[in-house]
Amino acid sequence: MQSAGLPDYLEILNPEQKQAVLHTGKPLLILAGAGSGKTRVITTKIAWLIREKGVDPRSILAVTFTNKAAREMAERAAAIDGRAADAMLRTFHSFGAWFLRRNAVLAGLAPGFVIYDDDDTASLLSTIMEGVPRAEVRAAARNISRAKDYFLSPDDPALDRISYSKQFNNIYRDYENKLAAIGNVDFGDLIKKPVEILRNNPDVAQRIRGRFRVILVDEYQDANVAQFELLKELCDSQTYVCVVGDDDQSIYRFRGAEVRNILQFPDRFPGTDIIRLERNYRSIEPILEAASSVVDKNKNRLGKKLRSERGPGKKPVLAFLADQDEEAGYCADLIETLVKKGNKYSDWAVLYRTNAQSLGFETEFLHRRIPYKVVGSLKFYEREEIKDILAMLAFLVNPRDEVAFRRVINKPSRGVGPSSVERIIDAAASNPEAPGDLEAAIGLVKKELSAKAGAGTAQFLKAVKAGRAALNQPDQSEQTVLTVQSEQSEQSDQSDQSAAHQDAASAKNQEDRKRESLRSAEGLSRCVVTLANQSGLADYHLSHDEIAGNQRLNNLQELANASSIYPASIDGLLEFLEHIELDRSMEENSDNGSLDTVTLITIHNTKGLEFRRVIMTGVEQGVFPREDKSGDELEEERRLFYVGATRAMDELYFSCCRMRRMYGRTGAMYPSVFLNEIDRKALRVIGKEPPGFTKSAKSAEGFPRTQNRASPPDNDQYWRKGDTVYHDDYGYGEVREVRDSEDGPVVRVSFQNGGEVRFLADHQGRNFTRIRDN
DNA sequence: GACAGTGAAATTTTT
DNA sequence: TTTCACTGTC
Repeated sequence: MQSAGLPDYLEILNPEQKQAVLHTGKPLLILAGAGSGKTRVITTKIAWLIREKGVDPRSILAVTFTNKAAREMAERAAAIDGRAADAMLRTFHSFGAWFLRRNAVLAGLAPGFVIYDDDDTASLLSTIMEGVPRAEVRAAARNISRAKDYFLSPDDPALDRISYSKQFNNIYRDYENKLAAIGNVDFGDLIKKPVEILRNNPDVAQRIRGRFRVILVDEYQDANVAQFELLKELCDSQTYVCVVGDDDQSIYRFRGAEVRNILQFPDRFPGTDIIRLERNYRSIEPILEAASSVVDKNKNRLGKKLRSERGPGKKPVLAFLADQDEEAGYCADLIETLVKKGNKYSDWAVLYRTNAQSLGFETEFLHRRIPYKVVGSLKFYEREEIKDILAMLAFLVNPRDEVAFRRVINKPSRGVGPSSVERIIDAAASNPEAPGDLEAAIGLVKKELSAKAGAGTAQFLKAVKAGRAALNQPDQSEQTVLTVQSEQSEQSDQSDQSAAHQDAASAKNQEDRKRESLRSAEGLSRCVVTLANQSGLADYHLSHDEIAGNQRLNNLQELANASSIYPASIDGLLEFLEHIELDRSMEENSDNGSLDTVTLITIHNTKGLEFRRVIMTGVEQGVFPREDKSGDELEEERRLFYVGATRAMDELYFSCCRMRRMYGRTGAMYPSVFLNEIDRKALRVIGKEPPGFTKSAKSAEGFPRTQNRASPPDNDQYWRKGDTVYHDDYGYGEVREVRDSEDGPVVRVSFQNGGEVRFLADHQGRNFTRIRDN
């Protein structure tokens, strides 16, 4: 094990990495380029501290940005030294929730507080902003969230940098008051409130500083102001602080991330040492070159030079394509071709700027039987039926939860109309016995309600109480059964069907054509199932599923299953709800990491990931960068480009369409300015650059709108004798002749299989993919 | 309170 | 093109 001086797990590090791991005594800022092994450094450092420095694992706190990263870090650290499992590795938000749970009373929160997501936040806000259009409420909700990112309270004068509206302060204040009355928190509170507690309670601060002696922060470039404040509050002069980040990969400015946090870290933590990790172990040289040449154009950066340890290789490919259908086909072709040669689907990732773009790929891949998974768009927990049950659960632990109450009191309809709802809420507000307690208020106003509403509220309460009862009685209780009807289920319901998913589902459905009962396993699922049944939501969805062919009851069943691993207690329930709010990736449910599928993913979501082959799609002006971007925001888009491109290990492709359907309209597109920032010689170009590309793309900002007015591709220029083309049905061929006619150019192509076709470029031309220029 | 018909808006990116 | 909020009818 211990060969020459240093243990093996340190010997494999390069000099800078080693230096970073062995560093002690002062604050440390690690500037880690993409693929430079920063996770290895952090995990090794944790293990080394425990092993060689005798640091108590429980006194180590490592904060990451995503749950995935936290899990990976925990795994890798524990792999080096098992004791690392006792260190605390969490996301900022999950750490905040952990802290608040232990100090709920100090924060004036309900002991069983629940975390509101953006949706709930907007719902709450709409009770304050009555009669205001939904979009406006959402905008205000976003601004409140931003204010909290910047650690601004309703009375802070600096709020005007968030919103110019004078009323905003009042809206924000009212919102805060109402949220406080309910006793719940939103996402921003998970950071902001802990800071406030630590500042107002020196004893609490002292205790937690005494506990965590080592604090490591990953992805530091994406920390916002509030998170920075939290970090400061957690540290005393003896705390060892180490932050790792890359200013070139800061892509969450829109969410309050402050690059300044990283640029000014040495000022805020005096005596900071800086170590740079600039050796990239992930990508071949040409990929790094292309990525770097784009981000180099940014003015606002520390500047660093990434060197590839892997050396030369294939140039990135730039493919000009007709439209998004061809783009999807092109991706499928690439993937299929290489898979036939023995590569894995999981080598591939298709990247796009916005989630909406995934649809075309999903359709095409489904068609061509290419297995894929869509990362991040799994909106399971945002589904109506799921949110309904979650609201029931939230109300069960906190009967002051007005948002949850409004959501489910009359669902399915039990004759409790708006006037009854308001009456109950008013009664709760003016009830000195139990302020805000809606459950108690129902009892108070029961006599004033209509017979129907009275019966409805009674039924609702009965369901809540039954759910609560299911929490308290220990195991072997009545068997809870959720009735499930699975008719032949088309893919009618939303977007979560990956190919693999579907196959499994349809196979299963053939087995159980008719009515079948699934029972709740155990634990918390008894409570979930009880609520679903007693509230009438299960029946409601059952009958609707029959009509609409949805799978809502199945989704409920899935939620119940997910809950079964939690204990049937209030604490178990809180844990379950918290887990759902903070980590919606459902990673552990689909932990088929072994599954061989292509990854469809937004560029933002790729942070921290790597793939052998990456296709960045939609690299067009208006899509990426988005049309409205300029200045700082354009720089952020550039960093995003950099992040996406540096995910690729072996091969990188850019695809750029001449036409794209948006909002049901087809419009001409221009190539992204970013493509022009890469030396054309550093790329292998496939297909024809649209005419005027270089000229038009050079005017980076103030670029002409892409939607209207752009001229269609010039077919005379576009189709040239000798070009190689590809057609889905006929395969590869060569352009033999281009002739003019009154309907535009006529192109003659002869295919490798011997066939020959003639077509009008303006019409059928879109069915062909150009493979190589003559 | 359910439902069909309408018209307008929609696409950032996420803990 | 799709989706969603709003309106008027039953």
